[in-house]
Amino acid sequence: MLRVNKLTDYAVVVLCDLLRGQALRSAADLSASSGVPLPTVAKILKQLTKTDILQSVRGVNGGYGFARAPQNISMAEVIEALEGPIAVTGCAGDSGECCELTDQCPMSGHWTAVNVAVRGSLAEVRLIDMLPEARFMDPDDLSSNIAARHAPAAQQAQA
Amino acid sequence: MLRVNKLTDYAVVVLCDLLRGQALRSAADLSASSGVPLPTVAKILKQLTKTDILQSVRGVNGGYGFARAPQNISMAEVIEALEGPIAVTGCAGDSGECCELTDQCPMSGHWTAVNVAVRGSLAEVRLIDMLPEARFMDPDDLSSNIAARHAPAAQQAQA
DNA sequence: AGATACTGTACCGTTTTAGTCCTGTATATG
DNA sequence: CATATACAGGACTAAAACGGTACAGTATCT
Repeated sequence: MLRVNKLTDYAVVVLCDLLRGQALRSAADLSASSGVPLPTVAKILKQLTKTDILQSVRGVNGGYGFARAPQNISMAEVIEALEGPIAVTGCAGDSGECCELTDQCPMSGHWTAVNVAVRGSLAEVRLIDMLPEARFMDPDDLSSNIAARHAPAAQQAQA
Repeated sequence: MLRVNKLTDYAVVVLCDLLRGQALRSAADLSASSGVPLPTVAKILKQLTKTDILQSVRGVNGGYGFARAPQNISMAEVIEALEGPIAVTGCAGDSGECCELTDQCPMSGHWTAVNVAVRGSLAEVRLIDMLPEARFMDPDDLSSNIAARHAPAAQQAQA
């Protein structure tokens, strides 16, 4: 096990879908093309917008898009956006909450080594590594984040 | 999140306790000295015995001990013993079970990169790294697994 | 003004997890 | 040989986390 939430799993599916299409996609659109239920997609997108992975545009013709170049987004960021700080055990976590054995617990904080190791390895896996086709796509296409699309000077091939 | 079971957490506490004391300790003994409830300790020890991390000796004066030199036991092994194969998501896991979106799911098997990365980092963290004192302990003491203790020629200082 | 689409919160059913108990088996000791 | 000790294995129950849904609100374009 040591597994991520189902929500995180779906998030990667949705993000890869977003990676593939237009720069700005509505939640309903992403739900239809990814097969993930709309309420779930909405939940995921909202969560990802709180961090600097996605940006949202409200109103008619609004939607979600990458807040920055997707090549620079790591799996560690995605997982942390959905599940909070990567802490393998509560003891070593952010919150001071420790198990009830604090007195005798000889390893308070020693899970840190594990956390650092895991987080480090996740930081090296990029989001686009999850999408096989992306490796062969035009770099210009991949960098289609909101900023690039909305910039006046940007050449908008498919927008 | 991305957290391990509480059971795995306790397992490390118990294992470190075992690392510190006699080569052969009963479940009740380990429960008393670690503070973890006996039924839980028993569950953990039984699980760890199924792999080649611990060995058990039945009957009076029986108990549990390391099946091999604890220096060579990695956190990846401990976690896998308690939680099964390290698979961050079901899709990439061992069992063929995939999500319901198999048709459209473009990333069947691409979590593998994540799994490999995480497992690799966990394999490099050793169990004794979790126990600060262990680094300063006599290597002979640390290698006190059952085989060494029960070997006729072995000098048994504290057994 | 109205339609579209994101925002935030609160709720409930399901699933997973933690913890406990019971019966069985093996071994050392008196 | 009988008994006490200690592990083996499985089943069961209560609690917590998670996934999914719904609803009321806000912003923006046409």
